[in-house]
Amino acid sequence: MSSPSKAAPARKPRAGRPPSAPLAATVTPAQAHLASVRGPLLDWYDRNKRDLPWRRTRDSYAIWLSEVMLQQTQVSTVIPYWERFLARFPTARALASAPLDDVLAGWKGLGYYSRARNLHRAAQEVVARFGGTLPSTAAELLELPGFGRYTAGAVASIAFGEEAPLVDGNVARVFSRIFEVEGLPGDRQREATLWALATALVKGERPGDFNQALMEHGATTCRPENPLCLLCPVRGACVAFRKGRVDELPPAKVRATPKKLTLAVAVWPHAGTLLFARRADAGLFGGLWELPAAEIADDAPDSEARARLSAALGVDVTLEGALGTVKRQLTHRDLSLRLLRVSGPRRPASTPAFQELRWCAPDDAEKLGMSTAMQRALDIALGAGVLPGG
DNA sequence: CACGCGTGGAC
DNA sequence: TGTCCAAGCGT
Repeated sequence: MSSPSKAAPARKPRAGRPPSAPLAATVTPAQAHLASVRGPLLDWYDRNKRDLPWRRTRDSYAIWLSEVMLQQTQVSTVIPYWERFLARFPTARALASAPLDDVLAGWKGLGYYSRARNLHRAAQEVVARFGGTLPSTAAELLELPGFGRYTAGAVASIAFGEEAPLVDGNVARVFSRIFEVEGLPGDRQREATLWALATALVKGERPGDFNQALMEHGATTCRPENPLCLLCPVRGACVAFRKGRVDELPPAKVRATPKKLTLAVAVWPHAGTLLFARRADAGLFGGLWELPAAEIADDAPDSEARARLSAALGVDVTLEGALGTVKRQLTHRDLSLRLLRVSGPRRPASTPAFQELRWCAPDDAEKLGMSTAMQRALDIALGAGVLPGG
């Protein structure tokens, strides 16, 4: 439970006015600008924060889990995952002792699966080195897998009350506008300025709530498009608002065009099961299960797809028919899965191309960690009736 | 430092 | 339908 507000809401000076008299002697205009932001934002947060499930707990593990899931992922997507995952792995110790396959299955559909692998490894380290409880400082947290500067600051401040700064996409946008920070995302000078601002501002009462106030403000009011400046608690301090530059700060990041990736996917039924393979740990969908897949040229004929799958499986498979194509847009990949029903002279148990092969009935496949793209491919294959009674 | 890494929501 | 993008991290 978040601590109730005890802070008297600070009065913000009106836009363009010098700092008030009691501060003027020892406080620079820059410091006064900072002070005019902290109090109003914290006060606004107390009145307007959303009732999110991880704001109802003080369990550092639960808060940690929320921060990892929220990386590059929207709140509404995370909520059901967080609740299910926490019910299944209620403590760091429970998570640490679970098989990685179970952890990846719990992450199924959430994306960026290395987060789950790092979370699992970090839980094991926490058990081995810290008796199952997270260390309480950002500096220590930063040593654990999956903790970068942001997540270390978030967990240290929110779960442990450390005056640890954080900068995420929201905070970068909020600061860029209020303090007119120039530069493209990734620019070294820009990042340094943002972190310096975060470091200065977090000092004071309730650092965790203040950090959340910054992010909440960015997510709901100081939005990328159509920001709600008329409802903004720090409008009077916002340089971009005063100068009419809200829409141009921060500059949008330049995105690379997604590369095309086409995979031939083997749908190989046998005795009520299909053949599954586990992908390599690194790279796209690392460590997840799939219907065995091999990269092909986008315009490759089925004969070439058959050859690629035969090589990957170490068995000369026969093409029994095409079942369609699954197309998915990833951030940096334009993914096509060409589903090919195959059969073979024998059933492979292991191959060089895959870490592990397994024949699974549909019910067992439910429990495997799998990407959404592959889940869709599986649904299509089953819908096409490749298994009797399926 | 640039790139690889997923997904679903918003418009 | 297309496009952008959201509470980043690892290499």
